[in-house]
Amino acid sequence: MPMRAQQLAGMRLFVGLSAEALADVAATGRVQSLPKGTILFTQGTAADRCHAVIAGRMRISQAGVEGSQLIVRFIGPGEMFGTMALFTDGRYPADAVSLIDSIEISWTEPVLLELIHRYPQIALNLVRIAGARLREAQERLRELATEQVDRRIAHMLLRLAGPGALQGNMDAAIAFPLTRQDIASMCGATLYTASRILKTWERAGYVSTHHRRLTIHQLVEIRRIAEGHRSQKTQP
Amino acid sequence: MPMRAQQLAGMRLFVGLSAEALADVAATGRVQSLPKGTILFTQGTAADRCHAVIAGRMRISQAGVEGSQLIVRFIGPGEMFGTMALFTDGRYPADAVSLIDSIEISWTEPVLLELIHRYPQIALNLVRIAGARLREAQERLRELATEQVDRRIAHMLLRLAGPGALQGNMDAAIAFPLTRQDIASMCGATLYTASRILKTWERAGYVSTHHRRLTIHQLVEIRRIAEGHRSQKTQP
DNA sequence: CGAACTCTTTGCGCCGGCGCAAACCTTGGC
DNA sequence: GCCAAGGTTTGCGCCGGCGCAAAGAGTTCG
Repeated sequence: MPMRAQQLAGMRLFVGLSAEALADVAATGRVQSLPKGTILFTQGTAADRCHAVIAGRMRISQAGVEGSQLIVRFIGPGEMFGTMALFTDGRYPADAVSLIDSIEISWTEPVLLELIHRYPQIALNLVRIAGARLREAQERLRELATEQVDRRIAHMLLRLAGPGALQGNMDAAIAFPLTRQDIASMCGATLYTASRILKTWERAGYVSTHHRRLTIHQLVEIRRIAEGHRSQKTQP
Repeated sequence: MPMRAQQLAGMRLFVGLSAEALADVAATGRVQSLPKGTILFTQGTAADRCHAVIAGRMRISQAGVEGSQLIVRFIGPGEMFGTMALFTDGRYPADAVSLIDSIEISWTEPVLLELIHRYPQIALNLVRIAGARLREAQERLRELATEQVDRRIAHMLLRLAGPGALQGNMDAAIAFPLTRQDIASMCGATLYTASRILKTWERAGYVSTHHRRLTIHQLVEIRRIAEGHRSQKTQP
């Protein structure tokens, strides 16, 4: 409990706030625990709160009219979600489910607005976060429009494995469980195609999966595929 | 010249500002005329200004490593662009070109921050704009991931024809010139596929093009295709 | 008003990825 | 540690859309 304000300090949404401000923020939020598989909200529901993950992992996904699904993003500790809804039409544009046992903190809309009023820095932080996500979304759009499935999956794995996966050469693990279907739904592919590609990489020793958790063993190879250098298909 | 403050009042970025505030905003901006084809900025360049269109139309596009292009959006009067760059890594993430003769107004970063400081409402407006775009981007992502090319093109045409295209039944025109390549680059398709689909619709009398400007004559049909009710292919 | 340019159309062949079905394997619950 | 449930793999056939090439408009200049 006394940890709370300190944890908030690490959130991008509250960067630059004083200790008192953080205490204020912490005091006005509601903490909730979300056992694995909890549906926190669904697409189209009225949005009355904005959320942030303290521990665990949420899956944010958007459904099309006829069942098609796209996973928009995974939310980990310190990241917020369901916030843009408050500033647009007041309805959540996606579903939120906890992938593993998780803890979240949330603020009602009036409270958040009041906090912004009291600490304008929060508004700027919000712009920064939205800007970063917008940029990421546009990059994904370009990928989806112009790149092949294997490249998109490679990119996605690198992104999910965290910033470390961009330089190092050690094994990089994705810290939460993912099904083939999840991976497919993130990349705009089918379960079958995702399975075939990942199995190929597994046979080649590039990656492995245990308990739905994926580890990249050959970062160099995955990076090479992500950058579009074709795999060995064309070699004898 | 004296019109400027009034024009700014219509911009979403300056909603809720007083007349004096608008005059302040207008006075600190720089107005520039951009003949057709002017490249205002390119991807990767350092971003020192944020922009808004007063008249005309800009095309914002993102290039991949090997020449692939995605058109992110078209910017019309009253809309802003090149703004998120100031709040992320300070580099423009895309190219901006004027499609027709245009006029823009822009503010330097320090000036914009000063304005936000003086009129915090601007920060909230920024969050709203970014939120709306983020939502749109995510919807496009889902479309791109799960829908076929003809549906995506139909959707895009409806979006470009403006809000009126969603209800009315009159002809809806897209107010600026578009090549087949442009349409393809917005939808993640190839020039050839876009041409084939549009020609089919033209033959059926759903749309027509003159001087690169497209008009939808059968909104009902285009809406039907966008919603996924298959065309007559399967009928005898 | 006509010439040059750019954009558009279309035939043709090909292939990446989809999607079903069925067997197989892993995983989590008890 | 066992068993049921759920996730994964893989063969096979198919098709939407790509991509080249070359001819055919439409558009924009001088």
